[in-house]
Amino acid sequence: MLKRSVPKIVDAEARRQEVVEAVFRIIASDGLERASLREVADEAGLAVGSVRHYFASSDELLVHSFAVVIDRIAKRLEEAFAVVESFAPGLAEHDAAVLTLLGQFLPLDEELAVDACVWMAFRHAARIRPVLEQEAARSHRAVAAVVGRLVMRLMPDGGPGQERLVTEAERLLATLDGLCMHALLQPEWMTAEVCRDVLTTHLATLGAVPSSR
Amino acid sequence: MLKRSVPKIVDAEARRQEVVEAVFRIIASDGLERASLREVADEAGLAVGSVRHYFASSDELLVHSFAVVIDRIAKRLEEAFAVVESFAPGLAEHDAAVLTLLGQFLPLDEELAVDACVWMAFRHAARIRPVLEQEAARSHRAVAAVVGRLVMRLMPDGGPGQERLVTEAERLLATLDGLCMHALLQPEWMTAEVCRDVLTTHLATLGAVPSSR
DNA sequence: ATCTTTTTAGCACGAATGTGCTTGATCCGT
DNA sequence: ACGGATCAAGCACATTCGTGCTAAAAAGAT
Repeated sequence: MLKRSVPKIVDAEARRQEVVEAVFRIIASDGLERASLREVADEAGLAVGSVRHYFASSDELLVHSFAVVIDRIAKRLEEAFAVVESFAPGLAEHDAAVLTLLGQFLPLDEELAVDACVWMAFRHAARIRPVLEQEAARSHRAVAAVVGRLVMRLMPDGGPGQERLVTEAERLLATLDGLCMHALLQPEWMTAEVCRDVLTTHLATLGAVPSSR
Repeated sequence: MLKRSVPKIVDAEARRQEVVEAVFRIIASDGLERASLREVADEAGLAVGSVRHYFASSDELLVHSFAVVIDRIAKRLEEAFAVVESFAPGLAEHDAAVLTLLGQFLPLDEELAVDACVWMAFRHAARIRPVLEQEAARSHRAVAAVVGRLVMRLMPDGGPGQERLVTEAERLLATLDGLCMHALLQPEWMTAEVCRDVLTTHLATLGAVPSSR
C-alpha cells in the first residue's frame, strides 16, 4: 500500500495528454461517435488496455478530454482579454485586440479548428449524455463570463442597465457560436473575411442601439 | 414487372411518415446516434424488417428524415415570410410578423423544439457523413434564401451594396443559429424573453449601422 | 539479483448494430 | 377460388463496442 517509489508520474500525465490529443484528432476528423477506445488507442499508437490503464473508463476519457478543451479555450480567451485590457477603449489597437479575442472562437487556423470541432461536438453530446453535463455548464459559464466582461467594457458608458447587458452578452455569444457553427459546417460559404465583416458590424452595433422599447 | 394494381401506395407513404416521426422523437430525446433501426422500429411499434421494407437501408431512412425536417422548416419559413410581405415595411404588424418569422428558428414550443433538435443533429452529422452532405447543402441554401430576402426587405433603401447585404444576411443567420443552439443546449440560461430581446435588438441594428470602414 | 510497482498488451464475454435472406400473412384483380 | 404482389416479422451473420480479467514486460528500490 505504501508508495515508496515515484517512478513515472510525470510521464503518466504526459501520456494522458497524448491520448487526449488522439481523441481530439479523431473527433475533428471522424466525429465523436468514432472516438471509441479502440480507435483512440490506434490513433495514439497504444493498445486498448494501455489507454484503459490511464483512464478508468471510456466516459472518464471523454469527460477529461472535454475538460481539457474547455481549459484550452478559456486560457486563450483570458489571455486575449488581458491584451484587450492593456489598451484604452477607443484606440485602434483596442479594437484590433477585441477582434483578435473574438477570433479565438472561430476555426481560423488548424489548431483553432480542431478545438472548435471538439468543443461543438462535446457541447452537443452533453445535451444527451449526463456525464458531460457538468463540464458543459462550466464551459458555458467560463465563456459567458469573458463575453460579459467584454460587453461591459464595450458598451457606451452610463450604465445601460443590467437587462440590456445580459441581452447584449447573449447576442454576441449567439453570433459567435453561430459563426463558429457555419464556419465548421459550411466552410465553402463562409470565408474568414465574412467572419471578420460580421464581427466588425456587430461591434459597431454594440454602442449605438436606438432604444427599441 | 407491370404494376396493374394500386393497392396501398397512399398507406405506404403514410407509414413512411410515421417511421420518420419515430426517428424525430428518438433524435430529440436520445440523439441521432440512438436512431438505429431497432430503436426506430420499437418507437414506431413495428418490426425491424417492416421498417426495412419501407426504407432500403438505415442511410436512406436518415437521409429521408433529414429531407422531411428541412421541408417542414422551409415551409414554415415561406409561410411566415408571406405574412411579412403582406404588410408594408414600417408598420407594427410588419415588425411583429418579422419576429414571428425569426421565431420559427427557435424551439419555442414542443413541435419547434423537436424540429430544431433534429435539424441541428443532422446538420452536425453531415459534417462527417457524406450521405447527408447534399441535404445539408440544400438546407443551407433554403434558409439562406429566406433570410437574404428578409434582410433585403429590412435594410434601409438606397441599395446598401451587395457585400453589406451578404454580411448582414450571414450576421442574422449566425445570430439565429446561435440562439437556437443556446436554447437547445443551455435552456436554463436562455428564456424565450431573452431570445425575443436579442432578436429585437438585432433588428434595430439592421437599419442604423454607422459605416465602419 | 530479487522484489514490488508500474506499464503494456491481450483475451473473452455480453450487448448492440446493419444487412441479406427467408417465411407467413394480407389484399386485390382476375 | 386462385394467383401474384405487397406487407409484416424474424433469423443469422459479421462488426463494433465497453469492460472485467489475466499476464507478460519494464523499471526502480533494496
